[in-house]
Amino acid sequence: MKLDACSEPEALAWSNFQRMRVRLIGAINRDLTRETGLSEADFAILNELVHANNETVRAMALRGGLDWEKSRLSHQIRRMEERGLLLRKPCIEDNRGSVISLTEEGREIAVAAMACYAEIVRRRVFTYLSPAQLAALDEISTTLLAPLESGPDETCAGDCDPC
Amino acid sequence: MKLDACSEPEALAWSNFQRMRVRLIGAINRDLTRETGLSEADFAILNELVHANNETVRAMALRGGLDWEKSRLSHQIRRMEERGLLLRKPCIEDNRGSVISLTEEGREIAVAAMACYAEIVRRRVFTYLSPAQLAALDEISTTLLAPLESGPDETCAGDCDPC
DNA sequence: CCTCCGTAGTTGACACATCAACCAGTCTAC
DNA sequence: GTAGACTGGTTGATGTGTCAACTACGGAGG
Repeated sequence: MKLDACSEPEALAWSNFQRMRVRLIGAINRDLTRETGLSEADFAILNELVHANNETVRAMALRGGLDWEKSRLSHQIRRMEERGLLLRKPCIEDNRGSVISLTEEGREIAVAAMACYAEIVRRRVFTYLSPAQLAALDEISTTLLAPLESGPDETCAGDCDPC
Repeated sequence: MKLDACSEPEALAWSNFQRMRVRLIGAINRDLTRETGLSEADFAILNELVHANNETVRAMALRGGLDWEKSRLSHQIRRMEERGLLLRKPCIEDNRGSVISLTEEGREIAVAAMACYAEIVRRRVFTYLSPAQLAALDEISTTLLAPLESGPDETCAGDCDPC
C-alpha cells in the first residue's frame, strides 16, 4: 500500500505496518488452526468465555468485547454449539437475551489452545522485540485505540466527498 | 486475549495490540467500503496494479506481494473482471500464466480510492501518532516482518506437541 | 523424444462474514 | 395499559475465503 497522497515517512511506515500485519496475523492464525483446529474466531470466543466469571457470558457482552456484527456472533455461536464447545441458554434477567457458557469439552480445548497460542506468539513476536519495542507497541496501541473505543463513531467523518 | 502463559508485560502488550488491530483495521475497512464501494481485497489488488509497470502484473507476482492463496486470488480476479475493473490475458512468455491489467474504469476508481484511503488513514492513524511513535512502529514492523519474509517457513516449528 | 516432477492457474464444494428482514421482549410516554 | 420506539437475537440470501482436486504447461534427466 503506497499512500502517495501522504508525505513520505507516514506512507512508508503505514505500508510497512500493513504488510507486517497481513503476514504476521496470517502466519499466527495458520499456526493456530494447524495446531489446535480452531479458527481465530473460535479462539476469540473461547478466550472470552474462559476469562469470564463462572465461564458464562451474555451474548451481548461478547459482541461488545469482540467488535463483531450481531449476526456473525449468532452464526458463530450456533456452529460452536453444534460442535459441542459451548451451550446457549435463555437469560433470566432479560428474556430477549441469551447466555453462553463453556461445556467441559470446550473448556479443555480452550485451555490447551491458550497455551498453544501463547507459544506461537512468543515464537513469532516476543522473540524478536526488545523490551523498549514492546513498550512502544503497547503505547501506540493504546493511543490508536482510544478514539475508536470512545467515539460511537462509525458516522462518516466525511471530508472525503469526491470519492 | 490474555495469554496467561506469558509473563505479564508481553501478555498485556499483545492483548492491547490485538484489540487495536481488530478495531482499527475494521474501522478503516468499513470507511473504505462505505466511501468507495471497494473491499480491502479489491483495494489491495487495484493498488498493486496502479503501482505496476504499465499497470500490468503477472498473477503470480500479485500472489507473492499479497500473501494470498492462489485460489483466493483466482476468485477475486474473476469477480473483479466481471465488474469491469480489470482484464485477464494469457501470458506470452509462459503459457501457463495469466497477466492482469487495469481497465480504464478500474484505473479511475483505483486512483480515487487511493486518495480516499490516504485520507482515512490520516484521520484514524497519523493524527494520533507522534513522529517518534511513527518511527517506532516502522521499526517494529520491519523487525517482525524479517523472519516472515525470509523463511519459506509455514512448516510446523512444532515444539507445541501437547496441543 | 518421453517420462516425471514441479509450477501457474482454475474449479467446485464447503465454511465463514455480511446484510437486510424479521421476531420477541423491554422501555417510555401518554 | 397500551402505542411506538428500541434492543437482543435469529434467520436466510448472498458475497468472500479455504481446501482439495484438477488441467495445462515447463523443465530436467534419461
